[in-house]
Amino acid sequence: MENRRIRVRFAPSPTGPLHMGGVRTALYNYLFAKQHGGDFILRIEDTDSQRFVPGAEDYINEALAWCGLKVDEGVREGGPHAPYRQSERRAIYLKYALQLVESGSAYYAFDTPAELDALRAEYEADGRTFSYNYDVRQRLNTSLKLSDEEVQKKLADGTPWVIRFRMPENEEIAMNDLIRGEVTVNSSTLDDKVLYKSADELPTYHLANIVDDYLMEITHVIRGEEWLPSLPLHYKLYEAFGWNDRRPWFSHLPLLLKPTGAGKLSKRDGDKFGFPVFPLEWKSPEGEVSRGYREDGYFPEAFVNMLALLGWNPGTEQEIFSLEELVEQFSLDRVSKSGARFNPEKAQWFNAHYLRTKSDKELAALYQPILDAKGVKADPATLAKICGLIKERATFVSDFWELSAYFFEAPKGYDEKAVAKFWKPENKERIIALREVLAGIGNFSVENTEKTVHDWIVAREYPMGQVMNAFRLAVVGASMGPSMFEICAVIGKEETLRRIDHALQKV
RNA sequence: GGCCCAUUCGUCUAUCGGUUAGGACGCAAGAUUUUCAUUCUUGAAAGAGGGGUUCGAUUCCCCUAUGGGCUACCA
Repeated sequence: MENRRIRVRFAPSPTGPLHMGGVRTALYNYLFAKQHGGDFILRIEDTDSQRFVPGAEDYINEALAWCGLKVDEGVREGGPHAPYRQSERRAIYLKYALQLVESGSAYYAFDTPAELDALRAEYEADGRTFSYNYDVRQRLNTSLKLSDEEVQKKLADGTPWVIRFRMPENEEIAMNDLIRGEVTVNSSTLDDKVLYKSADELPTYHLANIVDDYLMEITHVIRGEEWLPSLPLHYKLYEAFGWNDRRPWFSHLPLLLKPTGAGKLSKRDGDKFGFPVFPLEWKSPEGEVSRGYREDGYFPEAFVNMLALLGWNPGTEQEIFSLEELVEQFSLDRVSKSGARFNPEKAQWFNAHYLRTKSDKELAALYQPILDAKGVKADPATLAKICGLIKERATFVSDFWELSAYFFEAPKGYDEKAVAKFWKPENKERIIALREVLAGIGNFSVENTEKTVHDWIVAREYPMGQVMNAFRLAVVGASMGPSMFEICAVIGKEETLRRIDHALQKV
């Protein structure tokens, strides 16, 4: 076991888009695998024919790709254990289910769902809890009670059946979880889970999962905490198959909780909390659209960084991590045990941080389509310059227009508060004078205008703040933005003078 | 109801028996700045409750409470 190559799998079922909790599970799997030089496998667990959602599998692939989580083996990538879609592996599972029946670890059950529902209702009416377990299985329609002839007859005449695991009575099952330590459960509290159903000739999660993890040589199972209750069953399955020496290590991750109210984050939460729960936008087959982090303007590195820290920390005060750094520093024993509520404001902070690390040129390329949509023209060099001037004020690229519109068009109005504060008669006079100073400057570079205007204000002994703010109001229309001389250099002398004239006339 | 897991500032978290309980986001104040923002400084803000164990518990154990998960021929 210790010498085996580390292999982990992310095994979602394609019942809809992946939500951020699922992405985090995938991320932790990926980080663990890469840190140990191992393999990250994507297996699609589509054994529930009822819940299949078209497009979900493509979504999963695209979401992982957007996050930069490269899959080593999977449906698209192929690999030595193909196929990686469980519905295409159906021929494999029956053999293993039968093997358990043969060895006495499992049995045929012929009860119909309707019969079981009725039985449950009966128990409930009595105030008892129904559990398909060691106690009741003897009284139900199973191969344990029926004679061999009766069983063979039912199988032959096509009576629907399922194979159930025969959970032993009163056995302490001690399990080990890399995050939680030892967990013990008494088998009497467990029921006989269905492993295989004749109706659709497919295994249930439990069987398919164990068989595939075994066949695919998975060494570590890292999954959500919702699976912890089925861990004893999985332990017993490994034992029943005689695979104990190949049983993987298990880690159950804490759940991501809804930001308000109760419960774990779910796919159905869509975007009702005012922030996305999905990495990418999702259009359901019914046409319903849910927001995605990508479409909301998040950088994948910000999303991944934020997600990594939701349930894990390095034990140092470092908070900014590239994917490579995460691979280096991640460890399962520093994953926390309790559920985490996601904080959208922190996610924005991460995005603002990553936005500032982008070059002006990169940001210009991202901004360009927004300008194109508005029909605004700008040359690449100027655009990069503008991006550099405003990026410290933005959280998303989508904030750029609001922060920089005045570079492209004259103000459409003037902020009332700023007018009241700075557009006083004496300032207006000063702006008239300033206009002439500016008109006299030949080269409208930042250095030139700054020196000339500063010297002029100082020489006249004008209050710097009053003059500069009135100047800003005339050119920008509000009290915002970078240095006035930077702005003037971008829009040019002619436009600067035109805006001053307009302001003097209109305000 | 039963079984399992968890519980430190509003949120994410550090602490592996002895700390002024640390950091981050957010919030507030101040400094810088021609404005806004950035940046910097400072501040408010936490061990669910009760029992043990111990010279000493946030830390170990038990109980209670609370939160969460599971309890399908779903995953």
